[in-house]
Amino acid sequence: MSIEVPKARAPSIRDVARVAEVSYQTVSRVLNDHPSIRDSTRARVVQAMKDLNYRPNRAARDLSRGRSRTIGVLSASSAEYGPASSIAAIQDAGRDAGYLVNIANIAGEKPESIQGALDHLLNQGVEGIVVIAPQERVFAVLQRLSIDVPFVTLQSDGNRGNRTLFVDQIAGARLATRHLIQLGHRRIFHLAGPQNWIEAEARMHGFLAEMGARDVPTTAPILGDWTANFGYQVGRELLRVRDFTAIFSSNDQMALGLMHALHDEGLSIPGDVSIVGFDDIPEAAHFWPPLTTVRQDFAELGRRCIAVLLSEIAGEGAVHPDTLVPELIVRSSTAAPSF
Amino acid sequence: MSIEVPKARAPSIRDVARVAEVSYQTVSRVLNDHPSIRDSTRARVVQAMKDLNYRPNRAARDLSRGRSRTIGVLSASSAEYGPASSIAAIQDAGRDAGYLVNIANIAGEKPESIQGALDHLLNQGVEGIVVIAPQERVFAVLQRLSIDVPFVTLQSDGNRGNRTLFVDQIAGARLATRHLIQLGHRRIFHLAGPQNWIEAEARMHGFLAEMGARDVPTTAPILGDWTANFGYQVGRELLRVRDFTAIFSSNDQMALGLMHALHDEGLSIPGDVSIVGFDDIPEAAHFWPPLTTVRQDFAELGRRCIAVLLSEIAGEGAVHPDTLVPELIVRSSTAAPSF
DNA sequence: TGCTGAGATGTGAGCGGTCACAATTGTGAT
DNA sequence: ATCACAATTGTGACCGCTCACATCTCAGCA
Repeated sequence: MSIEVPKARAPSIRDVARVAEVSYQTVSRVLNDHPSIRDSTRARVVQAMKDLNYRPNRAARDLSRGRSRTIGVLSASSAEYGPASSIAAIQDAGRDAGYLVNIANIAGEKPESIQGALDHLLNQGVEGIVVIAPQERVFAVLQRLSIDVPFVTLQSDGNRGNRTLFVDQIAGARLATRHLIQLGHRRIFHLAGPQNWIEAEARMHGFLAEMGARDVPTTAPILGDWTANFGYQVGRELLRVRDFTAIFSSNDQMALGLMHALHDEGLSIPGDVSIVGFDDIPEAAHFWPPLTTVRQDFAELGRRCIAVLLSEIAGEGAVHPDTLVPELIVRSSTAAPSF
Repeated sequence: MSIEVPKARAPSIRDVARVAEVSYQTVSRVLNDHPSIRDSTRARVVQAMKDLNYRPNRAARDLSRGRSRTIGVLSASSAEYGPASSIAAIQDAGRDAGYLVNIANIAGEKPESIQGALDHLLNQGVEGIVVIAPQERVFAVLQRLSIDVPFVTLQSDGNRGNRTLFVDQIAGARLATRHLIQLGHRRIFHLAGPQNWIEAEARMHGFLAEMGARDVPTTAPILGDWTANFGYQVGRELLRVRDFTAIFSSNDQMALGLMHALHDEGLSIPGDVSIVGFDDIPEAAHFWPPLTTVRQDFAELGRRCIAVLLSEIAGEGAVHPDTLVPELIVRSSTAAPSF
């Protein structure tokens, strides 16, 4: 003797169809704006949708179409400015293209974490993957799986065929290095990023290439971990010898730490030491002194990279990705060395 | 006369069932680890899954269960450190709980952008929403929709009932202000965040409350926009009068800009002016001088907030959210005023 | 040995869309 | 008025999974 409770479920196309007095297929056609629908019919359907507050069910559509309309992002350190900017851009572009963007963070360096994140994405049935953690290791895993899902990586050394979209890290690093050399510096250190990061490696190569091309002798780059803390520690170490007049840091955070250490020691920047960073995070313009650095457009990078990925998913053949050229921003942390 | 091409489709539970010589239902049971399955059977099924490289189809599961297992994040400025950290934590926690996290960025302040982002999420059938852009406007929109989807906000003034999880911004601001007062400062400026941000407002209230409680006369806070650039501009303005000995900035970026302006003018920090920030972004420890600031644990915030949201989705009643108490980190940008 | 009931497994239907195809209507040319 | 053909609309089946319910198996006990 229980009263029939109308089960509150979201309205489906059949509900809309009933209200609009058409078949569910017609509703479906309106949804996918099929060309041959009488205007009056369409109007009726649209009205019914509005009345019922109808929202198409994503799962149902995906199931019947056999697609997930999801793309995955494999990311490390996604709280940092660069990756975060790119991710936000990817997210927006994906949304515009009707894709859901699913981000999997990889924690730490352990391969099983990479594997886990990748598995997670694959389990979601992603149609493509953007790799923002361009560590060699990640590619090794991707390769090993020989996955059938297309993937694209943001930064790279350019040796990965045409699935690679990249900012020319080498050119950027050369820009920075050349700037120092042209100012007259000869004893220049390079504080590199983690060895296994493709970007870090590329910047290091750019540095070495430029130094070589100009016949400036080099010492081995120091391998850092991208953090300001590390830069600070290195700075303290370096100051024990003090046989340099300039340092090119492969990101702005480490440059900041470096400057901190120099200030601690009472040294003047750029009076005693010139510093160049990389990335141009928004804060860099307000460091003390304002940091000379190399700017990359992270958002644009994200946008382009998703364009490449989507075209690849659509099977339109590889859009040949342009290379984005980074730009040297000269501020006040560099000057000619004082002799 | 065409040769039958085996249509390459992902294996389904029926394929697995065939290989394991069980019914598809049994496979489904293994998938959902139903208790009553003979071990030997389970093993056979698991093996078959492995052999076929079977991955469950998310859309199908969601469709039949009538759920989306998706939660949405409404976010502004998601490239900044704080939000980005929280989002990453949310993402991870969501993933652990089997949820997909969909982030919708709202661009600019226009209401239609907020509406658009919210619509996007609703169209995805999200089961809950986390709001990271705690601008009054957003809540207005949420309220107006009177949506049936539970939502939680990260930062708030605490007046939004029990759906609110927050860092006690007021306490944090009071901490910072008290620190300055106790050092002996009496002419203290406050550089606030955008008026329509709930957090900014809360910090401002905290500042005013503490000043009032200690009988220190105040001037009207300056309303900023969170950026270092703004801080710099304000700094330049302020220096024209120079009738203060300390500034409490409601985030670290603006504090940085402020310090930049002071340095430009040849002033010493904290010799001439003390500065306190808010957030403790990782760079703050390496600003020059290292910034005294108020630390909030963004990641923990994200984690807790999703816990609240998930429990609400599960209908387990509101987990009463604890208040996270921020911590004052004293570094070198503050000292007693010099008279 | 037969009965009972829990444990283990199988069958049919349906979730909300889309696809392929069929059926109906309308239109201009004859 | 008639017919061919396009425009418009409708019907059945299916996507891969879960639910509800039925069936089967077998250990434990009378």
